[in-house]
Amino acid sequence: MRRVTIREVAALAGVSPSTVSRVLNGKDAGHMRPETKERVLAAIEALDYTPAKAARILRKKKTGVVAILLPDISNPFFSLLARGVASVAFEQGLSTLICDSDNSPEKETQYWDILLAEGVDGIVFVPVGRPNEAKLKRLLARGVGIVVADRRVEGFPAVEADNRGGSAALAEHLISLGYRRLAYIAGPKGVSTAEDRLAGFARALEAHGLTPVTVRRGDFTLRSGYALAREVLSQHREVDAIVAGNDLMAIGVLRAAEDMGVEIPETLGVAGFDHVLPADLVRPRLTTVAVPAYEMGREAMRRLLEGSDEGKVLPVKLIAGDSTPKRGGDGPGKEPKAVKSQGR
Amino acid sequence: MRRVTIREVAALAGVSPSTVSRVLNGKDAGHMRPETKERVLAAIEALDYTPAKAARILRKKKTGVVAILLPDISNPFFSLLARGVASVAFEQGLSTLICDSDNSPEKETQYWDILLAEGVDGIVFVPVGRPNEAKLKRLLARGVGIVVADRRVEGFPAVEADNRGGSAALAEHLISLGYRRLAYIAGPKGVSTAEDRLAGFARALEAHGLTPVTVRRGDFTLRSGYALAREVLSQHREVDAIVAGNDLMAIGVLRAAEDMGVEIPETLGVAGFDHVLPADLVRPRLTTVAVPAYEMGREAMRRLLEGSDEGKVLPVKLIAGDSTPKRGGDGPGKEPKAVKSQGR
DNA sequence: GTGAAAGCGCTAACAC
DNA sequence: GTGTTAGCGCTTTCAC
Repeated sequence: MRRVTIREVAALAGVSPSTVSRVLNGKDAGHMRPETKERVLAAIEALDYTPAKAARILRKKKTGVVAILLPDISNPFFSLLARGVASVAFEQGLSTLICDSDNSPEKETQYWDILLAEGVDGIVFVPVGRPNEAKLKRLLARGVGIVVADRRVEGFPAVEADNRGGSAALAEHLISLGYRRLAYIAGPKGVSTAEDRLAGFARALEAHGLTPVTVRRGDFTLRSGYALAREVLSQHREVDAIVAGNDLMAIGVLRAAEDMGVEIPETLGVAGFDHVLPADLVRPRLTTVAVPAYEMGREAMRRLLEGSDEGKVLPVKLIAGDSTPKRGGDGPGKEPKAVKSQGR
Repeated sequence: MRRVTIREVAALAGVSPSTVSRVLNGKDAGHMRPETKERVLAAIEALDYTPAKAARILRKKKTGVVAILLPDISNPFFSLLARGVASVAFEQGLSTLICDSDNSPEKETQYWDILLAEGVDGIVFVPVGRPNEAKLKRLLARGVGIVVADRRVEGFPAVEADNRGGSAALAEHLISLGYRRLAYIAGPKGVSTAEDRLAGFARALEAHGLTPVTVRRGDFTLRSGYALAREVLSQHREVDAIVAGNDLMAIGVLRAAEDMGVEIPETLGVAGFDHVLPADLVRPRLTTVAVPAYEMGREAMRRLLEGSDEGKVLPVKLIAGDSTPKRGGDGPGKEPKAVKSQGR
């Protein structure tokens, strides 16, 4: 019935509670007589002692729990990010609470309260949209560390990818391949990731005297990519490539094209952004921009631990896939099918 | 940075910490001046105070967390049971930790250690097989309440279903419908649920001078039901019904029959046990025995809270489905197809 | 190198 | 009805 305490261990080992505590916390580096330590260890073993977590937390004012609050754990990008966060936390002996706001700002706000009550030591935060500022301030006032990942939030350190640059590079790539009539399916308004990618894309086109045929707004889900691609394909038959704000939506584009009998990549080029899906999941292999999601998670967690308040922009990498072959009559060998299909 | 404490709330409200504590814990029933309570509430609100969980736990020697340790959360029976447990816990303001031992006695044993370290207040336990007694004793010695659910374990209170009676009733039902050459696919050896159902079944047959054509051992998964049904159907072509130890295995039987071109229910009757799947999940509707899984979870949790050390057997109910139609020539109307098929 | 003592923030007797 | 007091089990200065 009764719990074994540090005092009993100390008594059995013939030392003071402080000494036991030192052993427990690895604060015995060099300065402790090996035999003392051994006696303590033996006593712990003999009594089957487990330190009372609550007492520790109360004393240290740390729970040893960090959280990652994200919009959608079923999105592979976020799950990879979460794994990165958890890996660094684990290395530090911390537990990670994964909280899925389910793309709902309300749920997100609720989670702030829960996390506050749980007394988490820090939070890696991927906001749904514009987060509830009042709640954020409350957390900050409590001394909870917050690092934003993947997206930017005013006044918080953010670890993000070079979305603008990556998107511009992707656009350049498509133009160099001969694509001219490009449609863009962007992510949600107000999400920095989506805005940056759109902006980089538009800027690159502009530099070549081009403008997107059309720009639509999705929500980074496969479903929305599918729906918007159907719209684009039926309303703008001249489009020669659709660029999506992430890979999930790009896959939605592939599915829509398939269902509408549009051949990919012969008739329509498709590109995405993220490159976190298993390489062979879809065919043709998607042209995309690789974002280091796992490393982003790790970096965010590191900054949380350091208490750093500076952001970081991680480099991205263009991945040329089969979903955007060279277009137009200037290629070697036979006339690409793409040309035939322009009358679609 | 600093945490608001109960003292500050007390000071602002012009009362003592105990009074604040009383309000916090709802121990003000009747005996507290309403205006006092109101002042306290106002102070809590004003300071945005949240009680420190760790201090509470330390003082009360309760974590407010209970666990359910089960073999397979993907088994609908267990997930329903878990929901029952969690629902009662929630009503009492407790959190429920769901631990999946993944049908592995080793994992199960590991979980005992984890739960011990977590300091859970109680455990609803659905053992994989014969549990590790040494570990169980350790937990008990720590004063952790344990209630076994669905299965029996020597020396612990168990909430279970009337498996023996239900299974006997099922067998009686099949015999009354004209089935005579019955095969039985049982659950794992040493699991009381499996043994009781098999025993009830065999006893009922015996009472009619019958014996099972064959008895096999599965592990309550759809997969094992499938594999064993294939064996039975190829080795014992005379069987006119297969009874499985649970619905999941019964569905495996349906799939096996399907793949082998055996018509159900015309050629072969099939019955299961549990009745926790969505009613229309499979066709034909399965003859089975309804076990109140959710209520079983609730009852187990209630006993855990009461600290009761008595077990309980819950009643079950025979569900006559389409998977075991009346068999033989004595039915009204046209000759059942089943008769034709006896030559299989 | 190790011990003594002072709390972390809360609740539960026990006073009044 | 409400306040006072004494810890829950641990870590951490500060002595020695």
